[in-house]
Amino acid sequence: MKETTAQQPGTYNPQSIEPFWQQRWEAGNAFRVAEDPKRSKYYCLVMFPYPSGRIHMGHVRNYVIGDVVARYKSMRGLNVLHPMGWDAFGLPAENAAIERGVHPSHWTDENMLYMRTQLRRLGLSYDWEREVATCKPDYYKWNQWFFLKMHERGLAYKKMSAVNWCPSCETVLANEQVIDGACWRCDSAVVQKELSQWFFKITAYAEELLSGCDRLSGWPERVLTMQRNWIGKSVGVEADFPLADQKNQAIRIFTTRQDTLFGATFVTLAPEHPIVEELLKGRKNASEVRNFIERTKKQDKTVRTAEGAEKEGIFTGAYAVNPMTKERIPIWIGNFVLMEYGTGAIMCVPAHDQRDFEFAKKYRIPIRVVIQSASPPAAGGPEGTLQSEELTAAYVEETGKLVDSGKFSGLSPHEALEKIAVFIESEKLGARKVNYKLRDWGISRQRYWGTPIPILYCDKCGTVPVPYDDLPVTLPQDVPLTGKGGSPLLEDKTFLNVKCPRCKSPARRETDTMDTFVDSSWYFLRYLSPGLNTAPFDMKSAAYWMPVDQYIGGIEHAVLHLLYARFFTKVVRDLGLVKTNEPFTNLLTQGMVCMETYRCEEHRWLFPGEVIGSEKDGWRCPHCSRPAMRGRVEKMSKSKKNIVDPEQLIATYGADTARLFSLFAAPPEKDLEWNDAGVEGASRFLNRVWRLVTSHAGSQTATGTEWTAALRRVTHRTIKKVTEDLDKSFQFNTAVAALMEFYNAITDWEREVGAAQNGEALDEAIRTLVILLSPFAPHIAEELWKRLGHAGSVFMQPWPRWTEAALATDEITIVIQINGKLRSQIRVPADSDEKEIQSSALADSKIREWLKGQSPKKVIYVKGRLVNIVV
RNA sequence: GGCUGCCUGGUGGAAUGGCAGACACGCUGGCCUUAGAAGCCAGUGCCGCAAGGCGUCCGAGUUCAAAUCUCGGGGCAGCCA
Repeated sequence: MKETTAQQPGTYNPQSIEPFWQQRWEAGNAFRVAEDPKRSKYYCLVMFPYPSGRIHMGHVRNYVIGDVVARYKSMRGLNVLHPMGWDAFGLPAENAAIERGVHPSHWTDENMLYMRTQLRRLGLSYDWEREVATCKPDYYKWNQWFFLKMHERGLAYKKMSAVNWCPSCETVLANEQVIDGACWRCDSAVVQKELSQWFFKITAYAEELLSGCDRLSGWPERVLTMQRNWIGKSVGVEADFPLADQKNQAIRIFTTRQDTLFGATFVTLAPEHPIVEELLKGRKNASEVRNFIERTKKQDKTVRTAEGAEKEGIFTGAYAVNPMTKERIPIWIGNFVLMEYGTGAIMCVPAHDQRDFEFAKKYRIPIRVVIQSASPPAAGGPEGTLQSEELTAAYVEETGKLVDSGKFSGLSPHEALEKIAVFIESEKLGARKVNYKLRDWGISRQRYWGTPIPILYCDKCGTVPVPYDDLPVTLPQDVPLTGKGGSPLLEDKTFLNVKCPRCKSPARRETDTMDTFVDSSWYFLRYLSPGLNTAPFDMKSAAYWMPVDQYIGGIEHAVLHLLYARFFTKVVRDLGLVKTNEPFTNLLTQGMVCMETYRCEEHRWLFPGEVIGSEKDGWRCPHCSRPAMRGRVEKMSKSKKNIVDPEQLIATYGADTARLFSLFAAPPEKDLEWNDAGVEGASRFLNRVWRLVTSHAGSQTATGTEWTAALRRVTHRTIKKVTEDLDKSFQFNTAVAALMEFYNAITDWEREVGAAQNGEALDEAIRTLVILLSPFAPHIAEELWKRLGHAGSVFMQPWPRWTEAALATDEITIVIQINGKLRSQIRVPADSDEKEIQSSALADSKIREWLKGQSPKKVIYVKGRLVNIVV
């Protein structure tokens, strides 16, 4: 390509300048980076996409935000790493194979190829040399390597476990992939199934993952809250409730409210609790109880324990002894108790726990008040009058006094928590215990398109890890994919049947593949040395680049991906490979891209563009002319037809316009409502800038110093505003607004001053406008920079600095209020002191009129801003 | 039910104790044009001819001063149960 562009002078034509500059950047390796110990590094990471086929507006927003950050930090002199890759394993590839007979690897490769060109068209400053794709053996080999390292350390283990099973996807789902009892992908009802599964022991890091939240000051508070909730730490005691008829056996319960132990009037077991069968031996109602248990086990756990759900239970016929009161209390089985949490058994205190209260009322179990309400009572009437027989709800406040609690009566619940815990330990009734809601991470998937788990089962040696030298265990190519039954890998006999590496006798391979969240838990490390074939990443590179300075992605990953990545980082640290405790110093969670929806009763969802009519006259369906309902503004999705195709947008307006609008329309963390008219606005702005800059002839002799100072003031004010918006909290929308104001000010200035007065100040303004615009709209900025006569890239320019001297004015405006209401304004010399300003304020004619001779009670002066006169 | 966040013109949004509505969209009028598109200029929170009054979901409070801080209520969203 020649040095000139195909651009006609005069008109802004993004379709010709954008490809030109994209090729220039690529040919010049403009964004390739290497470690440079002499420079400060900045690792800017965006969440890599699943190669679904085409990019969508959510991707555009995500990657444009990342690109502005990367380009800006680079112009500030930092050595910026800005990589891109593909989260390339996953179900859609397999579904495409089932539906259309395309091999998943082929389908994925095609998608990556297409999406890569789409991303290039956005002008994103990636170092493509570092591209990774998680479905390639040179990547997933290291998933297997990490698995073996974790297996050695007991952090990867296998256990039988009731798992969530989606009958439609025919796969196991993690708890977090089940939303309201339904599959997160396809919405089918989830059922329970027992399978032998591989797990990562994330619970070993529960405490560190929790306490680490307190130090992640660069993360949004709501993400940290979600992670804390998810980890769900509770501090309490485990205590033994002996069986009434077999004193040598006991049921161990977990509670956080040991202060209410004296009020425990029954015990409830999870249906899966191992002691249940023993309790039922020889009882008349045993078969009835077994029926209940079978029925409950089929229910989804999140449904059966949901607060709104009906609490169901059945009496076993057996009794336990309350260790404090020595009373016989009945043992029940309840659907709301889970074997996975605590000990799978709870003590029930209906007077002081709402769930126990509802259960006791339903099944007529005694209720006993052991905490008497404090003053003023938040529930249950006047002070100290709670009556066990009259309660309408549990008293759950932690204020009040213990009653009917032996030697603990009279204590506050807070004191009792401690004293009863001490008592339990000294009497050997149990022990203090910390529990977490966080479960170990089940990584087994009965799917083809994922990382094979590097394990063999030998008849003689049992479970044998694949030797490191044999990695990677590669996915066989020709496996029939039908979408039915268990793992497709079971069908491939050459994959399945191998020799044991230890004893050479026949063995079979593990056929489960790994959850794709494993792939994304460490990809940010692979970018650092993507070609390395001796280790997952180079330790020296990691020491330079880690941690990620800025991570950018959707809020939907607040718990899953972000928690797993934190866990992996800690494991990798304990393997001695990195020094950082946390992978991501700062996190920006961008909002969703939304658009209005329309719906016709007969033809269902309609494309917003095809609807006929107007807001005033009502919308109508283009197919049947019946009224169309305007629905909510919702996240763009194919099913609701409220999508904008980025490719179409770029073809019409160019990438710079698409970039500018998605930055300008809303602050990054808020949802962005797409709006075609707003896109027009962004496009118009770039056209105006184009005309202003291309028609600027270059400096003439500078004259008129006060005009010069006025323009310089605007220029430097804009530098300051844009810089602070980018540094402070990535307020791209107000930064773009400042650039629009800057443009308006320059053209106003030109109109007033006239061409004869143009000079260095105008040159500076226009030069600065182009540089400040460049991270947001890089192509037009490069082209204009060249047309201004500069040789190199605008991105080689240092970010402009403002000088306080240029911001200074001779006069300032002071607002005058009377009783807090705006009444007048005065112009005063900038160096006036408070006395001078007060007397000019009181001397102002409008103010004198308002005061009508009243003398001010008090005068408040806010430096350089306002005077408030109180009368 | 609990926790967290949000609620500002016709619209997206700006202002984080100090001029409410920057910037943009939309709308109105004008210029240019054979006409249109584009572009340019002016106006645009509400009431009012004006002076002025009212106005940031509702109600109270703190303050010389509240969109901003506190309390109560309502609505929406997310997470947890």
